[in-house]
Amino acid sequence: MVTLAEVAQHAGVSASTVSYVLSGKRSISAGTRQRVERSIQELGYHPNAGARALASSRSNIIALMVPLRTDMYVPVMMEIAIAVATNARTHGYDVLLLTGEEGPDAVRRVTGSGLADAMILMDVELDDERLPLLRETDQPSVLIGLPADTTGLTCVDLDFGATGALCAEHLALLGHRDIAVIGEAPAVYERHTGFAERTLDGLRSRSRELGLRVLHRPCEGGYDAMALTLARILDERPGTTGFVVQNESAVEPLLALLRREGRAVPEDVSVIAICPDQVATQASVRLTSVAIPAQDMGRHAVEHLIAKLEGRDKDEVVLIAPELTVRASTGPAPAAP
Amino acid sequence: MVTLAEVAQHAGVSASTVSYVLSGKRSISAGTRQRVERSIQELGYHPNAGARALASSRSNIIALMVPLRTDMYVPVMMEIAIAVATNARTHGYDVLLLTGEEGPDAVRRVTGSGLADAMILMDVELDDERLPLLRETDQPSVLIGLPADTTGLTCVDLDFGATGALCAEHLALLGHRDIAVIGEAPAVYERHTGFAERTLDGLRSRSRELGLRVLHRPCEGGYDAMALTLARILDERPGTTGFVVQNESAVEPLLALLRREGRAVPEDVSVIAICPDQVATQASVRLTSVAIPAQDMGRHAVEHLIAKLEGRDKDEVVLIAPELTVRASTGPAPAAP
DNA sequence: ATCCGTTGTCGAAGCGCTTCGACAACCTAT
DNA sequence: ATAGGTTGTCGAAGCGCTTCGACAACGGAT
Repeated sequence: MVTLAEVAQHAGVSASTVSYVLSGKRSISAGTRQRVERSIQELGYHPNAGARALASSRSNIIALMVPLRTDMYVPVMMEIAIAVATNARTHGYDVLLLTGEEGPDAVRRVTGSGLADAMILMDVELDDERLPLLRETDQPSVLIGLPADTTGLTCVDLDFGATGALCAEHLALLGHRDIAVIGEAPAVYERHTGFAERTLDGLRSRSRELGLRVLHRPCEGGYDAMALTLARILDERPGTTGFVVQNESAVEPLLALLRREGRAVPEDVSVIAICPDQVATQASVRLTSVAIPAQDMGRHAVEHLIAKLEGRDKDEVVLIAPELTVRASTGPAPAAP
Repeated sequence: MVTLAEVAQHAGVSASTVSYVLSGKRSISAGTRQRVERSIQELGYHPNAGARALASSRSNIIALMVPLRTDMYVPVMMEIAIAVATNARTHGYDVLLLTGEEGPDAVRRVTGSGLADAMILMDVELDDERLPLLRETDQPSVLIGLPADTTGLTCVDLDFGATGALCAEHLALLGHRDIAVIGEAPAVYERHTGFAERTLDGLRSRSRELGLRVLHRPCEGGYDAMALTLARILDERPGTTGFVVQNESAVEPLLALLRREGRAVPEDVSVIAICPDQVATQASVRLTSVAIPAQDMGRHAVEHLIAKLEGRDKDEVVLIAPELTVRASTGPAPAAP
């Protein structure tokens, strides 16, 4: 293991000089800098992370808390996690992966031990028990998701309210009048993760303005659950011609069931999905969709966190504007019979 | 920030005593231990990670390199990552998330800086460029996946050879004679990740013994690609009655296409998928499948790594035995016309 | 009573780095 | 020629912990 001192000796300078070459916190003559850099190269020197953390009280690590559950939107979570890791690296940070298992204790542990300089929390619940802790430490943090009370917090999320509104507008514009929302599993609503409710609120209020009738049904996903849900919807509102699906695992079942029912997409009914682009393009019908911008969310989270670490930037809520991509699953409402 | 020294003072003992209470490396009288533990509680002490790492030259961190790609088996990757993180915690380790982006440099950086005590590499290629580095450092590591040359390495993977054989046996037992393998995208084969080839080898050699005829076709996944692939298979071998699918995103398209062709599953054709259980149970037909045991893989990887860190355990290749679960997509081959 | 082996505690060194103040050496303005 | 300001480098302190050797205190064996 090569140390700073060895590099210093090899380059014929003092340890502090090497340190300043590395950090750039004091000016160094071009000659000295080059000699030091050559020595670093030749010896294959890597600064020791622990020593650095101890001396500077900064670990250059960002903690990322991911949900333990793997029941929902896993690819999105993964994409966010990878985006966080990649973006963090470009700012010189590494990412520590924490699962939700430890719960609030993980926040205490990481904050207390100086393991990480900052945290990113995913899958935030409306009344998340980690939030009080976060507020009382001075550890910078960013949430991905939106709790009920955002005072003193920085949050990044897709604007699900606007997403719902966008779906309503698109269907209204095509002449649909009766639409159904197929939502996440009931467990998701009970967990109060917020995004599902916000989508629904946005969709409902815009629908009211546009004169759309909305029926909302949570759905477990999978074929059997979807079959039941669809039957109930069509039973209650036979005239339903527009569907908004916010549940990855209900998308394909819905399409299959509509096909089986003899309802053509998009001739008889239109379907909008709220899902990653990959799902929308790989489905059996190329789906009109509002994408979940996982990459953007990860990037924004990191950038705001870095800003906070550097003392710029104050708390704020960043809502990413939704974008609706029209594909082959939506079309004009059929003429009333 | 509470320090060891403060705890020591509060408890009326020396710093080293507190340290020994924490580590248990020397015997401490019951009374002293209790006083120290109370002080720790009262002051809310958390050992400083950097100082600890510096003094002990052990960071208690395991680095996990995940692939940057999100084009394949993402849920599996995520599940493994989470299993790794969870299991690592039970052994007192945290997990550092590295993406493949840095490539071999990440190995150098982590090893050199003492950031992590050990590494787990996912998505290992047959001739992975990170392997030489791994072999020449004394950093303990475990691969998830199997490279061409495993000397001096510890690897954990599903036994894909046995998986292939198992599929062949199941279909043969049901009386099928002509079977087709729908594989991963050509890119996966070109990348030489190995698992796809191993499955095929296992399946082919067992098929030879059992008198099965095998046709193998890579497939991009998605409806269009699958339609083309299926058409080619049925054109070339109209008598094909068994399918083995090793490609998550081809499963549902295949089922839909078979339905459209009027071939009933499992009456006319049988389908076995090699995929996570969740996919198998949520598909439009409950699929007979060989599960990809993500949890087990993560757990094994961590346990072997810990064993190596503690000086037990030598290098070895751990192949997890595949398990075939019979569901509703396989049945007796139809009587020959 | 003496010696030896345990057991429990302490002091001090040191892990490899950052950072502060000090200070030559030089340049520029008087 | 001198004062004052830069610029580049160094030495030393110290971050909070682990760990080694030392050693008092005590018990049991002789």
